[in-house]
Parts: sequence; C-alpha cells; structure tokens
Amino acid sequence: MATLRTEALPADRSPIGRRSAERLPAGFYDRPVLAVARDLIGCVVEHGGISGVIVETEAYHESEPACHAYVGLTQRTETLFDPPGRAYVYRSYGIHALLNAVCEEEGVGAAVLIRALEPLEGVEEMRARRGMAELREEDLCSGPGKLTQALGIELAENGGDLYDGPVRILPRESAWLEPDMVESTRIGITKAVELPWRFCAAHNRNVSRPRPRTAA
DNA sequence: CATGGGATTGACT
DNA sequence: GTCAATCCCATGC
Repeated sequence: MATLRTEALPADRSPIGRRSAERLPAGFYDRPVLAVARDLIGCVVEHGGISGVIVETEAYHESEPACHAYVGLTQRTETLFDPPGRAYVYRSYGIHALLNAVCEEEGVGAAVLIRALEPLEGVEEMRARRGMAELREEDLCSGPGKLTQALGIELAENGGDLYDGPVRILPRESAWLEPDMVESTRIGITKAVELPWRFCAAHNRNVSRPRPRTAA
C-alpha cells in the first residue's frame, strides 16, 4: 500500500530542481480513486516550469454514470483504462482541455479531475497564456479549463506519464502536509449528482465557483 | 453519415 | 442571473 511519505533524494537549491528530485510513491495512483482525490490536495502540478498547488479535485469512477468510462472502452475513454499514473486529457465543451490523473488498476476506468490550483511558479507566464488583462492571481487557475490554459496543457498530453512528464504531479510541500478539506457534490454534471466526490482546500481563494460551503 | 450533448468559461443583462 | 462559443466523439439511422 502506498503512503504519502516522499522519498528523500539529493537536494537542489532551486525550487523546481528540488521538487524534481521528489516523487510520489510508486503505487500512489493504484488505489481507490476517492483516496487519491483527497491525497492530491496539496500536491503540485508542473508543466514546462509552470506550477501550482492542487486545491480542488473531483473523483470519477466507471461504476457511476458521470464518468466517461461508464460507457465502457471507446476511443475517447481508452486512456482511462490505462495503468494508473497516466494523464487523461480531453476536450470539454469544444473549447477547454481538462486534466485528470488515471487511478486504480489497469483495466478499471477511474480518474481524478484536477479542478483548481494555487499558482506557485511562472505566474507571469500564466497571465500571458490566459490572455486577459490584469487578472487577479486567483483568476489564473481557479477552474479546470483555466489551469490547463495557464500551464499550457493540451490534448497532446493525453496518455502521458505523471511521474515523468511532460506534465508531472509532485508531492505535497511542508505547508500542505495535512490540508483542511471540504467535501461536497461535483460540479457541472447531470448524472450521479448526489455523490460527494468533490474535494476542496478549505478557505482557499483559488477554488472554482460555485465554492462549497466551508466547514464551520 | 447526421445529430446531439457535454467533468466550462467569459461576456453580458 | 443568462447564454453562446466550439470540437470531439458516441450514438443511432
């Protein structure tokens, strides 16, 4: 069984280099998708030196009809059935690329949708990519389509390895080892709307709208 | 081969 | 609050 402990490897002074030396444990994604969705809060998504801390996720599983894999193996869904730890990137509403982490054993269609990031590195490049003038920092990655645009993630990244890139997910940093989390129902779906499979960092400005009711 | 429906966003009323 | 933009692909005739 995988744990969240990161492997201590030779350090580097630069933030990117230091994190490059750390990996999520082998088997991290080879677990129930709900566990992975919780544990990804606080981890870091990085692409081309641009990065952010994950503050919102949703879980999807082939056993429920909101999941693309519910219909079985098709051309669209084949990445979902790949080995855990791959990126599933698909186009939403004809416009946006959405990033997911494939979970559970090979042959089981399950993934965690990365819905929002707290910008970490490359904020100016994010602003340039997002294109709109004078965006506040919390508007850069506060939604699943926004964050892929900010990090330059496109459909070409579908099927890529999240340990080796080009899109990578790196372990939690010290400030995020035990994040306060809020559970709620998922956004923007019409089926299985009752499942509480959305996870947000509590009191974080980068969580997408509508924000969940934060724990009292 | 035609059709319809999105795991969304930004602009506008 | 409402609504259009726009592309991939699953489904059905």
